[in-house]
Amino acid sequence: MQTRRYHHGDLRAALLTRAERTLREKGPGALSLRELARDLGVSHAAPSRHFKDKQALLDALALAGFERLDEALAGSRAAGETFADRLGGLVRAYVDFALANAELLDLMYTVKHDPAASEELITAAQRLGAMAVELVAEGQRSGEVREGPVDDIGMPVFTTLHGFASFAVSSVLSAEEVESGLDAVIAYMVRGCAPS
Amino acid sequence: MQTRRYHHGDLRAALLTRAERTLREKGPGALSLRELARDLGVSHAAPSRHFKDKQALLDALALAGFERLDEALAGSRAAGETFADRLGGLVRAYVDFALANAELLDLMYTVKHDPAASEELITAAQRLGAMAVELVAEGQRSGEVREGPVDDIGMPVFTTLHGFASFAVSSVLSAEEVESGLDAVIAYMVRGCAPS
DNA sequence: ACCTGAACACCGTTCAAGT
DNA sequence: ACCTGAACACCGTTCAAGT
Repeated sequence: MQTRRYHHGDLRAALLTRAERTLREKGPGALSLRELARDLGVSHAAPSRHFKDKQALLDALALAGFERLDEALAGSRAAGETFADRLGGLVRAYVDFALANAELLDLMYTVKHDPAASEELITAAQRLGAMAVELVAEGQRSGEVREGPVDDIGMPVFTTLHGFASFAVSSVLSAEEVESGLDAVIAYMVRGCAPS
Repeated sequence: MQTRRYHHGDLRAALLTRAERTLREKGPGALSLRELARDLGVSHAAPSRHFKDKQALLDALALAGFERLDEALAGSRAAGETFADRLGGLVRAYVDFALANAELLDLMYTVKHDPAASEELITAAQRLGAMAVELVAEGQRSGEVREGPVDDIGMPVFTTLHGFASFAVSSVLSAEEVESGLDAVIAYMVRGCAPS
């Protein structure tokens, strides 16, 4: 029998860690503040000191997800000689994150009904998009990407990236189809539909 | 004071209609079986005759959404002389549906934690993808789309379509950015990133 | 066949009170 | 500053009973 510990300031972090574990193992429907509190050995009212309501905890979880995805994508950009290689690395990293964090990615992009509250999350997503735009800008400088407003190419690239990962997450594409489709997606991002 | 009506078999339909309205007006968090029953003037236990649990109602709602999106996309395919025109019509129709049914589209692609239960929904999404693949196949026959396995081009096209709509729905792109970005997305789907 | 009413075991949120 | 315990108004689900 352990004495009741005070969570000396780390309850907030403990709630987030535990919440992500529950999200992964039991799905978003099973996420309850009271159960979280029970799991961590605090009273059911304790979480409210750190998150004003359940949505605030979900938002914090989503934001942490964006930060980790950001790091994963930034790390993927070093490798690759050509534009297509670097693009492939970005897609690979995004898809890997999606497969390893399906429920979390879903949460990150879930429609919040209060638009003001999710401003921070939208900014985080746009920061991700900026990485795709930056990659395209590099490609333009090296002549591997066609001329034109960089957003006109970078935004659709990010869109394809996200759509592919989203289909992986929602099982529209099976894990095998994701693996075998990766090269086709990259080729399409580079060449589009049109004949050479 | 109206006498308590029996819903002579249409309670199921009434629940779905009302649920979609609540989803649209108050968001998914506000969707409660008990409130739905109250709104329709039946006891809180009545819905269980028609949906075994809340998830079953959500699944039925999502499935109805796929059917309507299916019709909207099928209707969009008549118009357009060139491949690019028909592709544009498809994107336009998908985006219009997304903007008009944001919460519903989100629900349609939300990760279900029970993979078996959502088999029907996955099939519905794949039927949508088949429309993109068919469009690409037509383009190949007319020589407007490059050679190669049709899925290698059709799947990424559907991916871009969905990713763009998904960003519209989750406010990563504002309504204005969606409008002004449409042409860029279509051009990218046709030409990709590479120089001509 | 379809619905009611009561019951059960949960929720999220708030707030005085404790340490 | 941080947490507890009780209270409130809700849930989803089940099941005997009614029509």
